[in-house]
Amino acid sequence: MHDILFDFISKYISLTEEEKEAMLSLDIFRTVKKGTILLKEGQKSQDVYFILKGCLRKYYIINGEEKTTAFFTEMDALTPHCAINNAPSEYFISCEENTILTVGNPKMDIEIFSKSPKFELMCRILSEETLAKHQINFDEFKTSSPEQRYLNLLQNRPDLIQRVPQHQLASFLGIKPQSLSRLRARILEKSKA
Amino acid sequence: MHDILFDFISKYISLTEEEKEAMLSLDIFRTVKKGTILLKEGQKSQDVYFILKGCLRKYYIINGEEKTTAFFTEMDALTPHCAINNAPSEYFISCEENTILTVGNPKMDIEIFSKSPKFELMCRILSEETLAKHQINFDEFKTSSPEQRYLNLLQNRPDLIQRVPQHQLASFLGIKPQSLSRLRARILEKSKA
DNA sequence: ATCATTTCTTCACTTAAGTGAACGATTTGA
DNA sequence: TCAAATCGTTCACTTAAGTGAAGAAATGAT
Repeated sequence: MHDILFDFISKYISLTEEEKEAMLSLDIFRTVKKGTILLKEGQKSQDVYFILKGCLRKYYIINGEEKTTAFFTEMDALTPHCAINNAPSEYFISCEENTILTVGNPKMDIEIFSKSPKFELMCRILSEETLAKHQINFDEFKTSSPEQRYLNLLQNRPDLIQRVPQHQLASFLGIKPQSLSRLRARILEKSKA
Repeated sequence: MHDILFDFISKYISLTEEEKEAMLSLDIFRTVKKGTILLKEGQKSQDVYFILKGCLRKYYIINGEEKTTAFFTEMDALTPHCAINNAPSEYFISCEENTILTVGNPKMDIEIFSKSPKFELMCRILSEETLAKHQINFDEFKTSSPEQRYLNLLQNRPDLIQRVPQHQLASFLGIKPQSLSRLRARILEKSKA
Protein backbone atom coordinates (compact mmCIF):
# COMPACT_ATOMS: atom_id res chain seq x y z
CA MET A 1 0.00 0.00 0.00
CA HIS A 2 2.81 2.37 0.92
CA ASP A 3 4.56 1.53 -2.30
CA ILE A 4 1.67 2.89 -4.35
CA LEU A 5 2.20 6.28 -2.71
CA PHE A 6 5.99 6.24 -2.96
CA ASP A 7 5.86 5.16 -6.61
CA PHE A 8 3.63 8.12 -7.29
CA ILE A 9 5.89 10.56 -5.44
CA SER A 10 8.96 9.20 -7.21
CA LYS A 11 7.57 10.61 -10.47
CA TYR A 12 8.22 14.10 -9.07
CA ILE A 13 11.05 13.93 -6.51
CA SER A 14 13.31 11.24 -5.08
CA LEU A 15 13.04 10.44 -1.40
CA THR A 16 15.67 9.05 0.93
CA GLU A 17 14.76 6.15 3.18
CA GLU A 18 14.76 8.53 6.15
CA GLU A 19 12.24 10.75 4.42
CA LYS A 20 10.01 7.79 3.68
CA GLU A 21 10.21 6.72 7.31
CA ALA A 22 9.34 10.24 8.40
CA MET A 23 6.26 10.24 6.18
CA LEU A 24 5.08 6.85 7.41
CA SER A 25 5.49 7.97 11.00
CA LEU A 26 2.83 10.60 10.34
CA ASP A 27 0.26 7.80 10.09
CA ILE A 28 -1.58 9.18 7.07
CA PHE A 29 -3.21 6.05 5.66
CA ARG A 30 -6.92 5.50 6.15
CA THR A 31 -9.51 3.05 4.92
CA VAL A 32 -12.99 4.48 4.47
CA LYS A 33 -16.21 2.50 4.06
CA LYS A 34 -18.60 2.95 1.16
CA GLY A 35 -21.35 5.36 2.14
CA THR A 36 -19.22 7.41 4.51
CA ILE A 37 -19.63 11.16 4.11
CA LEU A 38 -16.19 12.70 4.52
CA LEU A 39 -17.31 16.31 4.26
CA LYS A 40 -20.74 17.90 4.70
CA GLU A 41 -22.08 21.21 3.44
CA GLY A 42 -21.50 23.91 6.04
CA GLN A 43 -18.68 21.99 7.67
CA LYS A 44 -15.10 23.24 8.00
CA SER A 45 -12.20 20.89 7.49
CA GLN A 46 -8.50 21.15 6.76
CA ASP A 47 -8.19 17.61 5.44
CA VAL A 48 -6.88 16.95 1.97
CA TYR A 49 -6.98 13.50 0.38
CA PHE A 50 -5.00 11.41 -2.01
CA ILE A 51 -6.74 8.29 -3.23
CA LEU A 52 -4.83 5.04 -3.49
CA LYS A 53 -7.81 2.81 -4.24
CA GLY A 54 -11.54 3.49 -4.48
CA CYS A 55 -13.80 6.36 -5.41
CA LEU A 56 -14.96 9.63 -3.83
CA ARG A 57 -17.73 11.88 -5.13
CA LYS A 58 -18.23 15.61 -4.77
CA TYR A 59 -21.80 16.91 -4.90
CA TYR A 60 -23.92 19.93 -4.09
CA ILE A 61 -27.50 19.92 -2.90
CA ILE A 62 -29.32 22.63 -4.83
CA ASN A 63 -33.05 23.01 -4.31
CA GLY A 64 -33.08 19.63 -2.62
CA GLU A 65 -31.44 18.02 -5.62
CA GLU A 66 -28.04 16.33 -5.68
CA LYS A 67 -25.69 17.79 -8.28
CA THR A 68 -22.58 15.69 -8.76
CA THR A 69 -19.66 17.70 -10.14
CA ALA A 70 -16.69 15.38 -9.75
CA PHE A 71 -15.49 11.86 -9.13
CA PHE A 72 -12.07 11.13 -7.67
CA THR A 73 -10.42 7.77 -8.22
CA GLU A 74 -6.98 6.13 -8.05
CA MET A 75 -4.06 8.63 -8.01
CA ASP A 76 -6.38 11.64 -7.78
CA ALA A 77 -5.73 14.34 -5.21
CA LEU A 78 -8.68 16.12 -3.61
CA THR A 79 -8.18 19.45 -1.88
CA PRO A 80 -11.59 20.72 -0.75
CA HIS A 81 -12.14 24.42 -1.25
CA CYS A 82 -12.88 24.89 2.45
CA ALA A 83 -9.38 23.63 3.29
CA ILE A 84 -7.96 26.56 1.34
CA ASN A 85 -10.19 29.47 2.26
CA ASN A 86 -11.16 28.18 5.70
CA ALA A 87 -14.86 28.85 5.01
CA PRO A 88 -17.74 26.39 5.49
CA SER A 89 -17.92 23.89 2.64
CA GLU A 90 -20.52 24.44 -0.06
CA TYR A 91 -20.57 20.81 -1.01
CA PHE A 92 -20.46 17.21 0.18
CA ILE A 93 -17.81 14.58 -0.35
CA SER A 94 -18.96 11.00 -0.09
CA CYS A 95 -17.25 7.67 -0.39
CA GLU A 96 -18.81 5.60 -3.20
CA GLU A 97 -16.65 2.49 -2.75
CA ASN A 98 -14.59 1.10 0.10
CA THR A 99 -11.58 3.34 -0.31
CA ILE A 100 -7.95 3.53 0.76
CA LEU A 101 -6.56 7.06 0.93
CA THR A 102 -4.06 9.30 2.64
CA VAL A 103 -5.15 12.27 4.73
CA GLY A 104 -3.10 15.42 5.02
CA ASN A 105 -3.52 18.86 6.57
CA PRO A 106 -1.68 22.21 6.56
CA LYS A 107 0.17 21.50 9.82
CA MET A 108 1.65 18.38 8.32
CA ASP A 109 2.49 20.30 5.15
CA ILE A 110 4.48 22.86 7.10
CA GLU A 111 6.26 20.15 9.05
CA ILE A 112 7.13 18.21 5.91
CA PHE A 113 8.06 21.29 3.89
CA SER A 114 10.46 22.51 6.58
CA LYS A 115 12.11 19.11 6.88
CA SER A 116 12.33 18.48 3.15
CA PRO A 117 11.81 21.57 1.00
CA LYS A 118 11.57 19.50 -2.15
CA PHE A 119 8.03 18.61 -1.11
CA GLU A 120 7.06 22.18 -1.81
CA LEU A 121 8.44 21.80 -5.32
CA MET A 122 6.37 18.65 -5.77
CA CYS A 123 3.22 20.33 -4.49
CA ARG A 124 3.68 23.29 -6.79
CA ILE A 125 4.20 21.10 -9.84
CA LEU A 126 1.37 18.80 -8.83
CA SER A 127 -1.08 21.64 -8.40
CA GLU A 128 0.02 23.27 -11.65
CA GLU A 129 -0.51 19.95 -13.42
CA THR A 130 -3.88 19.46 -11.79
CA LEU A 131 -4.90 22.98 -12.76
CA ALA A 132 -3.86 22.36 -16.36
CA LYS A 133 -5.79 19.07 -16.49
CA HIS A 134 -8.80 20.78 -14.99
CA GLN A 135 -8.74 23.55 -17.55
CA ILE A 136 -8.61 21.06 -20.41
CA ASN A 137 -11.49 19.23 -18.79
CA PHE A 138 -13.52 22.37 -18.40
CA ASP A 139 -12.84 23.35 -21.98
CA GLU A 140 -13.92 19.94 -23.19
CA PHE A 141 -17.11 20.20 -21.19
CA LYS A 142 -17.91 23.67 -22.46
CA THR A 143 -17.29 22.88 -26.08
CA SER A 144 -19.33 19.66 -26.14
CA SER A 145 -22.97 18.65 -26.19
CA PRO A 146 -24.21 16.21 -23.53
CA GLU A 147 -24.00 13.39 -26.06
CA GLN A 148 -20.40 14.25 -26.96
CA ARG A 149 -19.58 14.52 -23.27
CA TYR A 150 -20.88 11.01 -22.70
CA LEU A 151 -18.84 9.70 -25.64
CA ASN A 152 -15.75 11.48 -24.30
CA LEU A 153 -16.27 9.89 -20.92
CA LEU A 154 -16.55 6.51 -22.61
CA GLN A 155 -13.12 7.20 -24.12
CA ASN A 156 -11.33 8.85 -21.21
CA ARG A 157 -12.78 7.25 -18.08
CA PRO A 158 -14.63 4.11 -19.19
CA ASP A 159 -14.27 2.70 -15.67
CA LEU A 160 -16.49 5.46 -14.26
CA ILE A 161 -19.44 4.36 -16.38
CA GLN A 162 -19.16 0.91 -14.84
CA ARG A 163 -18.53 1.80 -11.24
CA VAL A 164 -20.94 4.70 -10.75
CA PRO A 165 -24.78 4.77 -10.81
CA GLN A 166 -26.44 6.32 -13.87
CA HIS A 167 -28.21 9.14 -12.06
CA GLN A 168 -24.91 10.35 -10.58
CA LEU A 169 -23.31 10.05 -13.99
CA ALA A 170 -26.14 12.05 -15.56
CA SER A 171 -25.70 14.83 -13.02
CA PHE A 172 -21.95 14.74 -13.65
CA LEU A 173 -22.66 15.21 -17.38
CA GLY A 174 -24.91 18.17 -16.58
CA ILE A 175 -28.22 16.49 -17.51
CA LYS A 176 -31.12 14.57 -15.94
CA PRO A 177 -31.12 10.77 -15.61
CA GLN A 178 -33.98 10.49 -18.11
CA SER A 179 -31.95 12.41 -20.67
CA LEU A 180 -28.98 10.13 -20.17
CA SER A 181 -31.19 7.09 -20.75
CA ARG A 182 -32.54 8.63 -23.94
CA LEU A 183 -29.12 9.71 -25.12
CA ARG A 184 -27.70 6.23 -24.63
CA ALA A 185 -30.60 4.71 -26.54
CA ARG A 186 -29.95 7.24 -29.31
CA ILE A 187 -26.27 6.29 -29.53
CA LEU A 188 -27.14 2.59 -29.59
CA GLU A 189 -29.65 3.28 -32.36
CA LYS A 190 -27.01 5.10 -34.42
CA SER A 191 -24.41 2.37 -33.98
CA LYS A 192 -26.93 -0.19 -35.24
CA ALA A 193 -27.81 1.75 -38.38
CA MET B 1 2.66 50.17 -13.74
CA HIS B 2 5.26 48.33 -11.69
CA ASP B 3 3.35 49.15 -8.55
CA ILE B 4 0.32 47.21 -9.74
CA LEU B 5 2.48 44.09 -9.90
CA PHE B 6 4.24 44.67 -6.59
CA ASP B 7 0.98 45.44 -4.82
CA PHE B 8 -0.34 42.13 -6.06
CA ILE B 9 2.77 40.22 -4.97
CA SER B 10 2.69 41.87 -1.56
CA LYS B 11 -0.54 40.02 -0.84
CA TYR B 12 1.47 36.81 -0.75
CA ILE B 13 5.09 37.60 0.21
CA SER B 14 7.07 40.70 1.10
CA LEU B 15 9.88 41.73 -1.19
CA THR B 16 13.04 43.68 -0.38
CA GLU B 17 14.02 46.59 -2.60
CA GLU B 18 16.85 44.47 -3.99
CA GLU B 19 14.40 41.76 -4.98
CA LYS B 20 12.18 44.30 -6.70
CA GLU B 21 15.16 45.66 -8.59
CA ALA B 22 16.12 42.14 -9.59
CA MET B 23 12.64 41.52 -10.96
CA LEU B 24 12.55 44.75 -12.91
CA SER B 25 15.96 44.00 -14.41
CA LEU B 26 14.36 40.94 -16.05
CA ASP B 27 12.39 43.28 -18.31
CA ILE B 28 9.09 41.42 -18.07
CA PHE B 29 6.60 44.15 -18.96
CA ARG B 30 4.96 44.18 -22.37
CA THR B 31 2.20 46.10 -24.08
CA VAL B 32 0.20 44.14 -26.62
CA LYS B 33 -2.12 45.61 -29.27
CA LYS B 34 -5.73 44.59 -29.65
CA GLY B 35 -6.02 41.89 -32.28
CA THR B 36 -2.62 40.35 -31.61
CA ILE B 37 -2.63 36.57 -31.43
CA LEU B 38 -0.26 35.59 -28.64
CA LEU B 39 -0.53 31.85 -29.13
CA LYS B 40 -1.74 29.82 -32.11
CA GLU B 41 -3.02 26.26 -32.28
CA GLY B 42 -0.14 23.87 -32.98
CA GLN B 43 2.43 26.33 -31.66
CA LYS B 44 4.78 25.64 -28.76
CA SER B 45 5.54 28.34 -26.23
CA GLN B 46 6.92 28.58 -22.73
CA ASP B 47 5.47 32.01 -22.05
CA VAL B 48 3.15 32.57 -19.11
CA TYR B 49 1.26 35.83 -18.64
CA PHE B 50 0.00 38.01 -15.86
CA ILE B 51 -2.40 40.73 -16.92
CA LEU B 52 -2.08 44.19 -15.43
CA LYS B 53 -4.60 45.89 -17.71
CA GLY B 54 -6.66 44.65 -20.64
CA CYS B 55 -8.23 41.40 -21.79
CA LEU B 56 -7.06 38.15 -23.36
CA ARG B 57 -9.27 35.43 -24.78
CA LYS B 58 -8.67 31.70 -25.09
CA TYR B 59 -10.47 29.88 -27.89
CA TYR B 60 -10.48 26.66 -29.86
CA ILE B 61 -11.37 26.23 -33.50
CA ILE B 62 -13.55 23.13 -33.74
CA ASN B 63 -15.04 22.25 -37.13
CA GLY B 64 -14.16 25.71 -38.34
CA GLU B 65 -16.04 27.31 -35.47
CA GLU B 66 -14.52 29.47 -32.74
CA LYS B 67 -15.25 28.17 -29.24
CA THR B 68 -14.31 30.66 -26.55
CA THR B 69 -13.63 29.00 -23.20
CA ALA B 70 -12.07 31.77 -21.12
CA PHE B 71 -11.42 35.47 -20.75
CA PHE B 72 -8.50 36.80 -18.73
CA THR B 73 -8.58 40.31 -17.33
CA GLU B 74 -6.86 42.45 -14.70
CA MET B 75 -4.93 40.41 -12.07
CA ASP B 76 -5.51 37.13 -13.88
CA ALA B 77 -2.63 34.76 -14.50
CA LEU B 78 -2.59 32.70 -17.67
CA THR B 79 -0.39 29.63 -17.92
CA PRO B 80 -1.06 27.96 -21.27
CA HIS B 81 -1.23 24.21 -21.17
CA CYS B 82 1.54 23.91 -23.74
CA ALA B 83 3.92 25.73 -21.38
CA ILE B 84 3.47 22.91 -18.89
CA ASN B 85 3.49 19.78 -21.02
CA ASN B 86 5.66 21.18 -23.81
CA ALA B 87 3.23 19.90 -26.47
CA PRO B 88 1.74 21.95 -29.33
CA SER B 89 -1.10 24.16 -28.16
CA GLU B 90 -4.66 23.02 -28.81
CA TYR B 91 -6.01 26.53 -28.64
CA PHE B 92 -5.49 30.18 -29.50
CA ILE B 93 -4.91 33.13 -27.22
CA SER B 94 -5.82 36.50 -28.61
CA CYS B 95 -5.65 40.02 -27.29
CA GLU B 96 -9.12 41.61 -27.23
CA GLU B 97 -8.07 45.03 -25.94
CA ASN B 98 -4.80 46.91 -25.86
CA THR B 99 -3.22 45.12 -22.94
CA ILE B 100 -0.38 45.54 -20.46
CA LEU B 101 1.02 42.30 -19.11
CA THR B 102 4.10 40.60 -17.76
CA VAL B 103 5.69 37.66 -19.55
CA GLY B 104 7.48 34.88 -17.74
CA ASN B 105 9.07 31.56 -18.65
CA PRO B 106 10.53 28.53 -16.82
CA LYS B 107 14.13 29.77 -17.09
CA MET B 108 13.17 32.95 -15.30
CA ASP B 109 11.27 30.94 -12.73
CA ILE B 110 14.33 28.86 -11.90
CA GLU B 111 16.48 31.96 -11.69
CA ILE B 112 14.05 33.75 -9.42
CA PHE B 113 13.30 30.70 -7.28
CA SER B 114 16.99 30.07 -6.64
CA LYS B 115 17.62 33.70 -5.72
CA SER B 116 14.50 34.06 -3.55
CA PRO B 117 12.88 30.77 -2.58
CA LYS B 118 9.82 32.54 -1.24
CA PHE B 119 8.68 32.95 -4.85
CA GLU B 120 8.13 29.23 -4.99
CA LEU B 121 5.86 29.54 -1.96
CA MET B 122 3.92 32.30 -3.72
CA CYS B 123 3.58 30.27 -6.91
CA ARG B 124 2.34 27.24 -5.05
CA ILE B 125 -0.27 29.22 -3.14
CA LEU B 126 -1.25 31.15 -6.23
CA SER B 127 -1.76 28.02 -8.27
CA GLU B 128 -3.67 26.32 -5.45
CA GLU B 129 -5.91 29.37 -5.22
CA THR B 130 -6.40 29.48 -8.97
CA LEU B 131 -7.23 25.79 -8.99
CA ALA B 132 -9.79 26.26 -6.23
CA LYS B 133 -11.41 29.19 -8.04
CA HIS B 134 -11.49 27.19 -11.23
CA GLN B 135 -13.20 24.27 -9.58
CA ILE B 136 -15.87 26.51 -8.10
CA ASN B 137 -16.32 28.04 -11.53
CA PHE B 138 -16.59 24.66 -13.20
CA ASP B 139 -19.08 23.49 -10.60
CA GLU B 140 -21.18 26.61 -11.13
CA PHE B 141 -21.14 26.06 -14.87
CA LYS B 142 -22.10 22.40 -14.58
CA THR B 143 -24.92 22.97 -12.15
CA SER B 144 -26.53 25.86 -14.07
CA SER B 145 -28.66 26.33 -17.16
CA PRO B 146 -27.43 28.77 -19.84
CA GLU B 147 -29.86 31.38 -18.51
CA GLN B 148 -28.57 30.98 -14.94
CA ARG B 149 -25.01 31.13 -16.24
CA TYR B 150 -25.75 34.45 -17.93
CA LEU B 151 -27.31 35.81 -14.75
CA ASN B 152 -24.30 34.59 -12.75
CA LEU B 153 -21.98 36.36 -15.15
CA LEU B 154 -24.03 39.51 -14.74
CA GLN B 155 -23.38 39.23 -11.00
CA ASN B 156 -19.76 38.09 -10.96
CA ARG B 157 -18.16 39.70 -13.99
CA PRO B 158 -20.50 42.44 -15.20
CA ASP B 159 -17.59 44.17 -16.93
CA LEU B 160 -17.18 41.23 -19.33
CA ILE B 161 -20.67 41.72 -20.72
CA GLN B 162 -19.74 45.27 -21.62
CA ARG B 163 -16.27 44.78 -22.98
CA VAL B 164 -16.70 41.61 -25.01
CA PRO B 165 -18.77 40.98 -28.20
CA GLN B 166 -21.99 38.99 -27.81
CA HIS B 167 -21.03 36.07 -30.02
CA GLN B 168 -17.86 35.47 -27.96
CA LEU B 169 -19.90 35.73 -24.80
CA ALA B 170 -22.41 33.21 -26.14
CA SER B 171 -19.66 30.74 -26.93
CA PHE B 172 -18.22 31.32 -23.46
CA LEU B 173 -21.64 30.46 -21.98
CA GLY B 174 -21.75 27.28 -24.06
CA ILE B 175 -24.51 28.39 -26.45
CA LYS B 176 -25.03 29.98 -29.90
CA PRO B 177 -25.30 33.75 -30.38
CA GLN B 178 -28.96 33.42 -31.41
CA SER B 179 -29.73 31.63 -28.17
CA LEU B 180 -28.05 34.36 -26.15
CA SER B 181 -30.16 36.98 -27.94
CA ARG B 182 -33.32 35.02 -27.18
CA LEU B 183 -32.33 34.35 -23.59
CA ARG B 184 -31.67 38.03 -22.97
CA ALA B 185 -35.03 38.95 -24.47
CA ARG B 186 -36.63 36.35 -22.21
CA ILE B 187 -34.97 37.80 -19.10
CA LEU B 188 -36.01 41.32 -20.11
CA GLU B 189 -39.57 40.08 -20.63
CA LYS B 190 -39.61 38.51 -17.16
CA SER B 191 -38.24 41.62 -15.44
CA LYS B 192 -41.01 43.68 -17.06
CA ALA B 193 -43.79 41.37 -15.89
C1' DA C 1 -36.76 -15.23 1.07
C1' DT C 2 -39.41 -11.24 1.15
C1' DC C 3 -40.48 -6.60 1.32
C1' DA C 4 -39.13 -1.85 0.77
C1' DT C 5 -36.27 1.22 -1.41
C1' DT C 6 -33.59 2.78 -4.92
C1' DT C 7 -32.45 2.86 -9.62
C1' DC C 8 -33.24 2.77 -14.51
C1' DT C 9 -36.07 3.17 -18.40
C1' DT C 10 -40.03 4.60 -21.06
C1' DC C 11 -43.78 7.74 -22.34
C1' DA C 12 -46.28 12.07 -23.40
C1' DC C 13 -45.82 16.72 -23.06
C1' DT C 14 -43.33 21.28 -22.36
C1' DT C 15 -39.52 24.25 -22.77
C1' DA C 16 -35.31 25.74 -24.55
C1' DA C 17 -31.41 25.40 -27.54
C1' DG C 18 -29.66 24.44 -32.52
C1' DT C 19 -30.14 25.65 -37.46
C1' DG C 20 -30.52 28.32 -41.57
C1' DA C 21 -31.98 32.45 -43.37
C1' DA C 22 -32.98 37.29 -43.51
C1' DC C 23 -32.49 42.00 -42.08
C1' DG C 24 -30.63 46.23 -40.34
C1' DA C 25 -26.82 48.28 -37.69
C1' DT C 26 -22.15 48.76 -36.87
C1' DT C 27 -17.44 48.44 -37.76
C1' DT C 28 -13.48 48.12 -40.78
C1' DG C 29 -10.41 49.18 -44.11
C1' DA C 30 -9.16 50.20 -48.85
C1' DT D 1 -15.98 57.99 -47.84
C1' DC D 2 -18.07 54.14 -49.45
C1' DA D 3 -18.17 49.14 -50.04
C1' DA D 4 -17.48 44.97 -47.61
C1' DA D 5 -17.41 42.43 -43.71
C1' DT D 6 -18.87 41.66 -39.16
C1' DC D 7 -22.29 41.70 -35.68
C1' DG D 8 -26.72 41.42 -33.24
C1' DT D 9 -31.43 40.32 -33.54
C1' DT D 10 -35.53 38.08 -35.20
C1' DC D 11 -38.18 34.33 -37.45
C1' DA D 12 -39.76 29.61 -38.57
C1' DC D 13 -38.53 25.14 -38.01
C1' DT D 14 -35.91 21.06 -35.97
C1' DT D 15 -33.79 18.69 -32.33
C1' DA D 16 -32.79 17.68 -27.74
C1' DA D 17 -33.26 18.38 -22.88
C1' DG D 18 -36.62 19.16 -18.74
C1' DT D 19 -40.78 17.46 -16.31
C1' DG D 20 -43.99 14.41 -14.17
C1' DA D 21 -45.67 9.97 -13.98
C1' DA D 22 -45.56 5.03 -14.27
C1' DG D 23 -43.65 0.68 -14.15
C1' DA D 24 -39.82 -2.78 -14.41
C1' DA D 25 -35.39 -4.14 -12.54
C1' DA D 26 -31.93 -4.24 -9.17
C1' DT D 27 -30.41 -3.65 -4.53
C1' DG D 28 -30.49 -3.93 0.45
C1' DA D 29 -32.13 -4.99 4.92
C1' DT D 30 -34.48 -7.76 8.00
